[in-house]
Amino acid sequence: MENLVIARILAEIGDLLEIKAENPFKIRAYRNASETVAHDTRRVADLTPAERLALPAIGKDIAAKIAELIETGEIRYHQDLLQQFPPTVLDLLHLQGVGPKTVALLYREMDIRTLQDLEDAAKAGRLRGVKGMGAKKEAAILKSLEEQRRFTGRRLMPEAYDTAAALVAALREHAPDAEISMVGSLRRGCDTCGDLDILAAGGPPSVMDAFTGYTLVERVLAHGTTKSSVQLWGGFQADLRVVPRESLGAALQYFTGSKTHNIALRDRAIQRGLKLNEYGLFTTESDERIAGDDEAGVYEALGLAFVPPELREHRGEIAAAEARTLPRLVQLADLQGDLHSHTDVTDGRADIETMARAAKAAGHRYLAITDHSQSLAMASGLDEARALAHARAVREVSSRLDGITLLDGIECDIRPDGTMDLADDCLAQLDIVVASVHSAFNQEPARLTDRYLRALACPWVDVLGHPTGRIILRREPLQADWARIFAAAAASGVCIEINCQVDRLDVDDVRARHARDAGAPIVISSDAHSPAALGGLRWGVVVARRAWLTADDVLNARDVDRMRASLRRNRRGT
DNA sequence: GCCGTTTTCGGCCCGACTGTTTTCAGTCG
Repeated sequence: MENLVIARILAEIGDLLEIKAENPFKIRAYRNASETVAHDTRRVADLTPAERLALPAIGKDIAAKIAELIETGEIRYHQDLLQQFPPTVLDLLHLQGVGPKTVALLYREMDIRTLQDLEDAAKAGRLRGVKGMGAKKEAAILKSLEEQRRFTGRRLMPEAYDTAAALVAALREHAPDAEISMVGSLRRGCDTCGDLDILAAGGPPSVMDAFTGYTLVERVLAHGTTKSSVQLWGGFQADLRVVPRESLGAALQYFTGSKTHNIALRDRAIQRGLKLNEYGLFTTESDERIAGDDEAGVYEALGLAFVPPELREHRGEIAAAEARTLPRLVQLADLQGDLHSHTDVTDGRADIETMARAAKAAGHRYLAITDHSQSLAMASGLDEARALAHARAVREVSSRLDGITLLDGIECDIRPDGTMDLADDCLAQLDIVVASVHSAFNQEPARLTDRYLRALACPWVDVLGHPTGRIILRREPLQADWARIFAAAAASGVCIEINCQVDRLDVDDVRARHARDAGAPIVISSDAHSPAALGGLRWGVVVARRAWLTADDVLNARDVDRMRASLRRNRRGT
């Protein structure tokens, strides 16, 4: 049983308990346990009972429920809750402005159990008859229902980032003396984003009006003096918080999150007789403010090294900050080249030389040209003869360009049976081979795992490209035994790629960390199909930072000679 | 329901906005 399945059921128990108005701390206990399971890199189902009990937020009771779930496929307690509330009411809980109290009220008073029931009742004007609900609330619910339909779920982080950057620029223009920053999941670099959180410290009160009056605002959801929310055209919700200048550090910390990181931090403050909120760090006794001007000062006052925003996910960063063992995270400037790109010989948009010059202009010292192999017919994939001819063309361009080295390579398909799409003697003649899965995504996990392991056994494979095949918000990562695959990659010296296409970012942060811990080298590759896409490396660096990677972990942070020497094909016998 | 140099009980993060409540509950982040 996969971790996500266990995590989802634990979270659902939390939701159901909340509708039942159970003890809030019991609710939180289930949610914390769900988070733990979701983020563990091992399969919780494979752990021993003692190992499960050792997991944070998992105690005797929840461990027993997990065991029951794994053994019987369900949890009696969960089923009992579902008897009391039909599972469809959980959809109501996820509507904006509808919380557990309202869901319980609607179900008890009006037998509303689905989104459709709610919409019918609201349209008929029957909701306003319920205690505590009026015409405005009814209208708000209808609006939420409509918005849920239009903007289901989250959006890609790079898209959110660009939207937020334009908004921040507009606010800075209005209030040049204020400190205006992106905060929330945007600042932490999560791969998707639900809304845009922005902080203004020390701005004039009018900055709020500039926000609600921003040209791309479709609707103002809330307008206060310290907090406002708007719906932007195109579907993003944006929130602006305004704090005094002296609270900049505390507010940056507070609004960057994550929620679990902040709870742990406030807990730490309490243990030290302190109180932490968005305005500063205060002594409990005298309410004296001891930190909050700058973010590092808040961490320092709590006995911690500054935690980079990307690490604030409550995955061990606080202990590392206390022990002063936080990694020195890789930065975009550390990268010296790019090991995965395409040209118009297959499905790219530019020729070899255009790509090479663009890479040089972007500051790269080297670029691998890795067009597709023959299986990808729709991309005009290369057979052995064309691949070798293309490689000669790459070498010719490289020889007459200064300041950049081209590597001739291929992105070779891993066939459904795990064999490579091109013959070994062809692959052997190239500088680099990226091996990728582009077909037969529906294989059983065991078969898929064997397929990857067989591909890794080919001595000419240097990099595993976009390993899990996920397309963010569209296709889940392939189900395979990634622990075995990463271990095999480490043993044979094959690099695990962080693919930088904005809707791939594959492997993700959790798996990248896992792969590094397993001993596999990591590469951050643009997979650019155009000159502009070479800039995508910045998003892969965000993933790498969230994976706790240092420049030493990343092969393309090395100069061309050291990078080449580290490739699997050049390591044989060493 | 979890957790523990405050340890087997008694804690568990905290403030802002909205709407309908005329003093505050519900929701959100």
